Formats: sequence, structure tokens, C-alpha cells
Amino acid sequence: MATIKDVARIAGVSVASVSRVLNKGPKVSQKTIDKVSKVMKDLNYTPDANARALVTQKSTTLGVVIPDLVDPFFASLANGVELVARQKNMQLLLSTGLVSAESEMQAINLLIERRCKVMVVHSKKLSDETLIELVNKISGLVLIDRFIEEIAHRCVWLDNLEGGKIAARHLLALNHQNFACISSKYRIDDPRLRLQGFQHVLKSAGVDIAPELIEYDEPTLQGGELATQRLLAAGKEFSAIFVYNDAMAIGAISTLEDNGFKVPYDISVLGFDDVLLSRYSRPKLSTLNYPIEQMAMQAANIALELTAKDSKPNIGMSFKHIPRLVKRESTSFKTS
Amino acid sequence: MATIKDVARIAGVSVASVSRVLNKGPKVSQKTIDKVSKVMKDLNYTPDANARALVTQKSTTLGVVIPDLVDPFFASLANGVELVARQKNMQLLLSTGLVSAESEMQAINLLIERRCKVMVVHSKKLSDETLIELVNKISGLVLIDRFIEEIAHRCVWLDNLEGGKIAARHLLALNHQNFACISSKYRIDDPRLRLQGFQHVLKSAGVDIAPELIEYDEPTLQGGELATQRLLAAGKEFSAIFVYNDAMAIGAISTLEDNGFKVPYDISVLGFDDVLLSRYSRPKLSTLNYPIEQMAMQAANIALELTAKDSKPNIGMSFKHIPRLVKRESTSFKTS
DNA sequence: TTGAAAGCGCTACCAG
DNA sequence: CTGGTAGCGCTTTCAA
Repeated sequence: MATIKDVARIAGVSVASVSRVLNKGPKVSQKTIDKVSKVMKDLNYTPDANARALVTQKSTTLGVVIPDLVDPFFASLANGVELVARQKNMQLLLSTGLVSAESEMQAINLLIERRCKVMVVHSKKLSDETLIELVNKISGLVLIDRFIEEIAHRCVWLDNLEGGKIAARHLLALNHQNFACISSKYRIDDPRLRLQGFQHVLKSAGVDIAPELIEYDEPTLQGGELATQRLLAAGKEFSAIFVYNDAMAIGAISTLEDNGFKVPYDISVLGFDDVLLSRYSRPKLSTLNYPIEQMAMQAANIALELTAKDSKPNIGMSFKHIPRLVKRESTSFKTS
Repeated sequence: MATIKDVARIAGVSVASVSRVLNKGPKVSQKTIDKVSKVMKDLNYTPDANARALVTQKSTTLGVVIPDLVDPFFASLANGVELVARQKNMQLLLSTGLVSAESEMQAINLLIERRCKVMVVHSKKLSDETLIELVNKISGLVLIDRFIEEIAHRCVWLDNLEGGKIAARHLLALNHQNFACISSKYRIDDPRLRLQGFQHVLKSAGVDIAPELIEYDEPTLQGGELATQRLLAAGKEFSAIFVYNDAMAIGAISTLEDNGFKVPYDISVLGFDDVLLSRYSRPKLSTLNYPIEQMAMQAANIALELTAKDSKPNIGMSFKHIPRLVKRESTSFKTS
């Protein structure tokens, strides 16, 4: 691999000059530019980005920390960050496989070791305190999908409580009275808040939801199936289910239909997230749109700004997003 | 950000010693280890991975080049590579957004600039010649999802021709006689080979497929819908469709049902890829399993071996994979 | 407009 | 066992 010295030697100039043409430096003669450019091409010279970063002290990588890539939700998140990375001529450094607070911490540390200054992290396991500390230490770190009061201006998040409320209002407006819920057993806040918002509105309307009709499972297609089986086994009547996410909702529909229930005629199912596939399930899934890709882009842009020289401290700012109801075919008016 | 010098100064030792404890070097006294470790902790010292890479000339990043992250197929591919990266204590450097030969080339160049030695690339636009050249230049580069005779030992690929044949045999065995096909207008080889294998077996069985019943579109859910609409509009009869991938197949089913056809009773639909969602579509999709994640892991491991010191040149090796028929609910025996 | 040289943070070699 | 030091590939003064 040719180095800048090789180029300089062969072109008969100093390394400084080569560096100048590399960086389109201010004062180089056209003659030198031509000469050096030719040699660079001949030698197939590629500058070493790491060496450059070392001396300039600036990185051109954008870090992303997510649980995994297989979940389309996180894939969209990563994609959003990638979009702004490309736009800024930066590259994605990705860490996944988060199963514990330790592995999340380690993922972030790896980014620090690489001297990655800008990062968007989705953490579900680290404590508020740890995250606050981290955010204060790393000026370009933005949290996504999590809200911590003390560092609100560094959080891009979705109002899950409001999402639950919107869901309840929708189902109530559809004349439903007997509800079931399927929630996730993970993510400390999200499922809890969605459920809480849902129940809050229900209660205001004088409707209660039986404890046996709230089930928890893995937030996956299989989890939705399993939870639905248990719901059915409980033997209590319900005409609408509010499900934690689309994957579980589609699993729920699957099990419902396997057991002879027609969706939405017998039972309405409402999902959450609005991942692409929800548009193509049969019946098409009614759900709440979670604009994760845009949020990821926003988070990346904020992180980028934070590391810019003249960054104004946007304390007091809030980056809350409200989910939007997308009514498709899996929810309908209850007539009986 | 504290450097090794700071640590050395405060601990009252030389940078060499600090480096030794950092790398668990062979000869350091316990006393020094303790002293230095404490200072490192106090200073919150994090070694600079780039500086280390610069002097050791070895990288700990694993590069991946794919078209995008939103397509679950590519997300699985990336995930496979990530799996081995984590296992080897390396990190993923990701490049997406490939729309042209230029952007593919640029993505690879960015990895080279970062001095990434190990990379798995999925290229659809670069020519065989360019790729051969690249592979010869970069010893740790492995191609996935593409087969080039001259560098077969650097390609991890799926036998699409055979996949098409398997599909045809399956549908033929189910007593079908009138076929339609939906193919992709992209990826030079894959769709062509699948179709070719499919038609080859059909021809051997004395069955022909009308040109109007072969449609091409974007390899997406929408593309599948559009193509199916055109197929229906052609007005020719068919009882089975072989579709390029699962996304298109689910789009096809969607349109079919919207038009009053029951799948599989009226029309059988066979997909390709076996992405997770195919298991949860209604009806559950029959398809050909494309073990992309395992293939990605294999590719990453081969790339890793290639860059190891004692790498035996595994010329003559072949890394061909055969898709496996997964019979679910969208294909059935034709009785009428 | 150009070159010499200092150094970015780190490793590795050579003395001691 | 430890310290001094050269240098990885590059940028950036400072002089010329």
C-alpha cells in the first residue's frame, strides 16, 4: 500500500505538497497538482483515513448502537442514520447485540475507542444515571427512543403515553367495550406507557380491562401468537385487542384466524409502529405510525450539530414525536 | 481526552510501561500494573484505536457493502456479518446506498481508506472484470450473492438456476399446467437464472409459458402488486405463479385476493428467499429458503481467514448453496 | 509556491 | 522489569 512518502518521492516533491493537493490546499501550482495527481493514480494511492483522523483530531464516522439489525424497526433506525451519514460523507460504525447493560456500555466504549464523536444510541438497559453521565461526557451523543427529563434536549423520543391514548380513543369511537391487550415483557418504558395511556382513557370512559386480558410476551411474531393463545384460553370475551407492536399484532391475527375468528368482524386488532409489512398483511393492519427513520435522521443531525464548533446549547429544546393513527383494515365498528 | 502520555506522567512511569499494561505485555511488575491501572481509571483513559491501528498496521473493522438496510434480506446479511464481527471482537463498518457502479466502487474505496482489510460485498452493478481486479488487489474481500467463475473461491453464492428448477418441480408435482411468473427487473443474474431454471424444467415436461404471463417489476411488495395486476389484465388463465421474492409474492397474494381469487385454491403462489415475514403472511407463504445469514457468516469467516497470516490459498474451493423448498400454505394441489 | 520538521497517540525495539 | 526513542501516515506551522 503506497504512502504519501512514496508519492512525494516519485513525484519529486515534498510530502507537504502532496498533502496540499490531497486537501486541495490553498497554494499549490497547477504544475504540482498535475504531477502529483498522476503519480497518485499510477501508484493507486489511497490516503489513510485513520492517520488523517489522528492528526486532525476529527472523525468521519457516525456511530449507531442498536439491539439488532433483523428487527425491521431497528433496521429503519439504522437506515435513517445512514442516510445522513452518506449525505455528510461520513460512514456508519455499527454496534449491535445488546443484551445487558454491560454489552451496551461496551458497544459505546468501542465507539469511543475509535474516536467516533457523533453517535445515536438506542439503549434499553442502561440506567438513567449512567446515560446522563455518558451524555455529559460525550458531546455528540444523542439518545433515541428514550426520554430522560434531565437531558431532554439530547433525547429524540416518541410519546408512548399519548400513543396509548390515541389507540384507546380510536377503539372506543368504534363502539368497542371489551378490550384485551398484548404487551411486551421488555423495554422498561415503552410498553408500560402505551398500556398506561390506553387504560387511562378507558377508565375516563368508565371502561375497565380485566387483568386476565392483559398478556405479556416477546415482542415478536411468535410472542404475539403465544400471547393470543393465552388470551383465548382465558375464556373472557373481548372484541378488540391493542397490541404492543406490529409484529405481535400480525402474530395475533394469525392465531385468531387459526381459531376461527375473523379480523376485524369478530375482533379488531390494533398494532403499533407501522412497519412496512403492516401494509401488506391480510387484513391490512391498523396501527400507529412510529416515524422512526425520520427520528433517526433528526437524532443524527442533532448529534452532528452538537459536535460542530459553534454549537448553541439547545437546552430547553424537546424532540418529542407523536404517533399518528393509520386506519387500515384490522379495526372496524362493532355492531352487535 | 486523556492520552497515554498523561497516564505515564501522572503514574510516574514511561509511556512504554503504560503501553505494556494496556496490552498485557509480557514483563511488567504487579506494582506497575496496579499503579497504572488506577491512573487510567482516574483519568477515564481510553486508548485510541486508530492510533494503535496506525502503528500495528492491523485493523479491527469488518466492512460490509450492501444496497440498503431496509430490505430484510440485506439486513439479515449484515446481521450475519455482525455476528462474526462480534465474535472476533471486531466492529462493523457499513456502506449502503448503492445505486450505480460508481457508488459501489466508492463504498469499497471508503473501506480501503479506513484500512479495513476484511470485507463482505454484495455488488450488483460492478462488472465481472472490475470485481476480479478488486478481489486480486484486496486479499480479504469476499463477494456474496454473486458468482464469477474466475474467482469462484472468493464467492459465496446461491444456485439460482437450481432454485428455479426446484420451484418448477414442486409446482408440476402439484398438478399445475398453466404458469405465470413475476420477476425482478434488477439484479442482472438472479432473476434471469431463476426464471431460466424454472422454464427449463417446464420445457422438459412439455409445458410452455406464455410470454404475456411473465411480468417484471421492482422487487418489492408494490412491485408484486403491480405485476399481478398486469398479469390479471392479460386475460390468460394460470393456476400458479412463481415469484422472484417473498416481498413480491406477498404483494401478489394481496392483489389476487383483492380481485376475488383465493390463494391457494384458485391460484398457487410460490415465493423465494424465505424471509421471516413469509411465515406470517396469510396464507403462510410457500417459498425457497435462501440461507443468507449463514452465507454471510461463511463469507465473513472466509474473508477473515484470507487475511490471516498462514492463509492457504483455497483455490478450487466452491461455496455454492442450494435453496431448500419450504412448503407452507400458498401452494396446493390443483384438482380441477 | 514549496520544503523541513514537529507531532497526533500509540507500539516495539533496544539498552540498561 | 523499565525507559528512551524511532516511527506508523498524515497535517500543519514556520521559513525560505
